[in-house]
Amino acid sequence: MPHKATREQIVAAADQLFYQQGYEYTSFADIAAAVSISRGNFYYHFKSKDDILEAVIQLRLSNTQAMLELWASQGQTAQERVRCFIQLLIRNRAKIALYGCPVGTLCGELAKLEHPALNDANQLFRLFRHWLRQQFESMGHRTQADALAMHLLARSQGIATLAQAFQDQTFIEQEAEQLDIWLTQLGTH
Amino acid sequence: MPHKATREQIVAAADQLFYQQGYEYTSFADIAAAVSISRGNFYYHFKSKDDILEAVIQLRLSNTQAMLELWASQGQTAQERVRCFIQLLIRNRAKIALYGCPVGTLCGELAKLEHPALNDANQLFRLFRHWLRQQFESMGHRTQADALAMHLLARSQGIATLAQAFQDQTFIEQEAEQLDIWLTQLGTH
DNA sequence: GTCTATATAATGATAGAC
DNA sequence: GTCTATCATTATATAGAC
Repeated sequence: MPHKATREQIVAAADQLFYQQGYEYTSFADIAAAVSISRGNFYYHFKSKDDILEAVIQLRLSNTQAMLELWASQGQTAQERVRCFIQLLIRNRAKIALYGCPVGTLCGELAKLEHPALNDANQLFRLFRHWLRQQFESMGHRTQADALAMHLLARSQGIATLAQAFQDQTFIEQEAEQLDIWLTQLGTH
Repeated sequence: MPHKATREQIVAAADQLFYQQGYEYTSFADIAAAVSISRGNFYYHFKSKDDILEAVIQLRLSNTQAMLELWASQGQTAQERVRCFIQLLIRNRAKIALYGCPVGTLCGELAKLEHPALNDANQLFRLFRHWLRQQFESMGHRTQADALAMHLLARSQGIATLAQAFQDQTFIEQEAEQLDIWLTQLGTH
């Protein structure tokens, strides 16, 4: 494998550490140790910690966009495509029980810090919201599509929050099943 | 016992600041400024910052317990009592849009910090969970009562998370109405 | 590009005067 | 009980050698 650019390694390590420890609690020393570079070398690639946060958010936006496009191509029906979203909860249940949802916990932290990057971070939510709304429109729920998208997002966020608080993966599985039922009933209306 | 109020003032100020800014981000200087005492005076009343966190959690546990007992005495039926819980979302919608749910955001932060106090903090969730379970049992949902309690908790957490991320109070009102409908349908089964 | 060394500010925490 | 003064540590960030 070719040597990955240092800048990308920093962003990848920060992405992971911001998720696991939170933005505020993660220090340059933590990231430096993960990438095996010196603290001083950071400022060749980024001008501040906020700058790294911006890069992490952009990386997540890019990854999310790619994932949504993949789901759009994988599912035959809109219902199957929405099921990809629900399946993501189950697939990531171990990490969710430890660190919560990467989107929800980041937005929550940035809101409390009154950090200006909140408006970039919640763009992650907007990507999911817009994509889900399209699927619900495809299912015939024209007027309620956005409300349904927000509802599903909220349901998944709540599942992640309680799973993390109780450190319980199985709750995710139980509630994901309820979401499946909810989605099925939505398709028969 | 002169100036006994100081300790309580510290806990009250920390309670508010931990909610608004988060535990990690709130410094002794912040709390000291709110109470108008010196930083050094802190350590007469508490031996560490973790100690203040413990006191804050105990205060919240005590307040929550009192609120649940009040709800238990106010509602004629179990359904009315659960409605008190839903109404709390609406009543606190302005603060929730700014700071999220005080229980969910604290547990989420402590989980990421791997803070030992997480097990005390999520006792707040357990209080609500147990109280809600009792109400659902009262409604005749004997076997599913705990699952219903967890479901309602998750729903409210998700509402708070999205309301905070989008800084949108009206979403809380919309989803609370959905919860009301859900609760009504639950009573007719 | 990466390093060491350092500047500067803030943190949690302690000691001792009053 | 409260204060001032101070400690050790850590944080982000900068300067300059190589």
